[in-house]
Amino acid sequence: MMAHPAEPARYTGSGKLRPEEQIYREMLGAILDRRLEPGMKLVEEDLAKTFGVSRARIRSAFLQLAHDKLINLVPNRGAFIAEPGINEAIEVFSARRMIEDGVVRKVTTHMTPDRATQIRDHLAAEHQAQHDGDHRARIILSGEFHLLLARLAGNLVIEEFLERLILRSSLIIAMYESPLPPDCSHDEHDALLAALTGGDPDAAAACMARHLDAIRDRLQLDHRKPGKTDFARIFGRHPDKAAG
Amino acid sequence: MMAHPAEPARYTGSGKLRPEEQIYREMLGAILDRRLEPGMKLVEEDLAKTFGVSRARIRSAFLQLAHDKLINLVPNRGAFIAEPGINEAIEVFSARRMIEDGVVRKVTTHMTPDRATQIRDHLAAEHQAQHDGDHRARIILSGEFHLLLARLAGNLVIEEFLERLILRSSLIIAMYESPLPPDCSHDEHDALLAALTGGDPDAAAACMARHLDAIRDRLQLDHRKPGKTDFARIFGRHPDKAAG
DNA sequence: GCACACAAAATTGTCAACAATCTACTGGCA
DNA sequence: TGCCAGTAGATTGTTGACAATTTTGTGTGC
Repeated sequence: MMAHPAEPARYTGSGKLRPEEQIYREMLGAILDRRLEPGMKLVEEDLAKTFGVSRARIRSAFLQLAHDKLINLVPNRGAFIAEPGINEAIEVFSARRMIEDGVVRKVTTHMTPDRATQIRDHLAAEHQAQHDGDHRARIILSGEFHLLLARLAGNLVIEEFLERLILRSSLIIAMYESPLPPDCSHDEHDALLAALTGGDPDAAAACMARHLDAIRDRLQLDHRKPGKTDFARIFGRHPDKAAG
Repeated sequence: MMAHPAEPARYTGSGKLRPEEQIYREMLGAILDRRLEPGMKLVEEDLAKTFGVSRARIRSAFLQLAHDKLINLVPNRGAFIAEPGINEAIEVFSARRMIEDGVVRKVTTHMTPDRATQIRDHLAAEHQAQHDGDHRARIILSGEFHLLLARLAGNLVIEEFLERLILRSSLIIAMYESPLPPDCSHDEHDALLAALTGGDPDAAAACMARHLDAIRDRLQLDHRKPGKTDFARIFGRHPDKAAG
C-alpha cells in the first residue's frame, strides 16, 4: 500500500537492457553523426523492421528524441530530424551561458583536489582523442567535459537539463560547423581547469562565457552544411522563393 | 520530400483539443491541489474509466507527468505521485536561482516601458487574487510571474525549462508549506518589479536570489504534510526502523 | 504462531489488426 | 498544356486482446 518510488532502473550500460533505450541511443548516435540528416523523415515501419522490433518501440524512442528536441513530431505526418535554425542555435548557447555560469561558480567555490583530478583525467582523455585524430570521440568528450562540471556542481536538476542542452548543441554544431574545424575546444578546456582551480568564481565564469561564445562564433550560422537531400541548397535555390 | 516542421499544435486553450493534453492538465491540477497526494498510486484502468478514454491515453499523460517529475513511473509497478525529498527540494530551488539569475539580468538590461507594463498588469492580478483570498489563483499567478520574466528574457529554451521547474516547485510547496502561510510573495514580486526597472542587473539578481531563498525558507522541509495514505507519519513510525 | 511456497487476482507491458489521415498518382476537363 | 477532382497507396493513430509481472490471498509444515 505504501509507494516505493525506487529508482527507474536506468541502466546506462551498453548491454541489452531495455530495447527502446538501445534504439534511442542508436538513433541518437546516427543523428549526431549526421548519418541521419536534419529534415530527413523517419518512417516508423522501416525503422521497426531495421531494428527488428514493433512500431510501438520506435514510437517510444521517438518520444524521447522529440523531448530532447532532436526530432520534430508532426501529428499525422510523422517524425523528422530536427533542423535547428539560427535563432534556436543562438538561444541554446545563450541558455547554456546562463546555466553554466552558475555551474562554474559553484564548482570553483567548492573545488577539491579530488575534483580537480577528475577534471584533469577527463582532459587527458580529450587530449588523447585529439592526438589520435578521433573526431567522434573528441566531440563526445568535449560535451562530457561540460557534463562533468555540472555533475561536480552537485545539482541533479541542472545536470539533467544540461545533458539535453549539450545534445542539442551537438546537433547544432554538426549542422553548422565550419568545414575545417580548428576546434581548439580542448585548449579552452585547459584554460577552464586553470580558472576553476584558481578560486576566483568571476574569472571562471568569464572563462566559461568566453568558451561558449567561442564555440558559437566558430559556427557558420549562415552556411549550414547541405545534406544529401537538401536540394534547395545543393542547387542554390530556395523552394519558396524559387524563380527561373 | 522536404520536411515541414510546422508547430506541434499545442493549443493551450481550455477546449477539447487533444484529449490526452486535457487529461494531463486535469491530473496536473489535481496533483498541485493535493487532491492526488504524494506517494499515491495511479491505476491506469481506473483513470481510463474515470476519463472515459483508453488506457493508452492515460499512459501518454503519465509520460508527460513523469517527464515533469510530478509522478514516478516504476516499471511493472505503475505510476506514483512524486514525493520530492528535502534534497530534491533544495536542488530545485538552487537550480531556479541559477537560471533566474540570468533571466532577471537579461530582463533588467532590456527593459522597455511596454514590458514594465506587462509586469505591472500581472502584479495587479496577483494583488487581486490576494485581496479575494483566492489561494489557488494566488499560487498559479505567483508561478506565472516567474514565467513571464522568462518569456520577457526572450529565450524559449530557458522559458520551457523554467516552466517545468515551476511546476516542480509548486508540488514541493504543496508538500512542505507551513500551515499558515504568510506568503508575502506578492510583496517580494513588487520589490522585483522595482529592481527590474531600476536598471541595475546586479541588484535585480540579488533581489531574485533573496526572493527564491525566502520561498525555500518559508517551507518546513522537516515537516512534510502527512497525506491520508501516509501511515508512517500518521502513526509516528517509519516502516524501515519500525520497533515495538 | 510464523514462515514459506503456491495459487488467484489485479495490474502493467506488448503487439497486431483496424481506422483515420496524408501523399502521390491518374485521368478528365477547360 | 495546366489545373483540379477522385482514387489508390503509404503512413500514422488507436484500440482491444493477450502475455508477463506483481500483488494479494490461502494453506501447509514446522
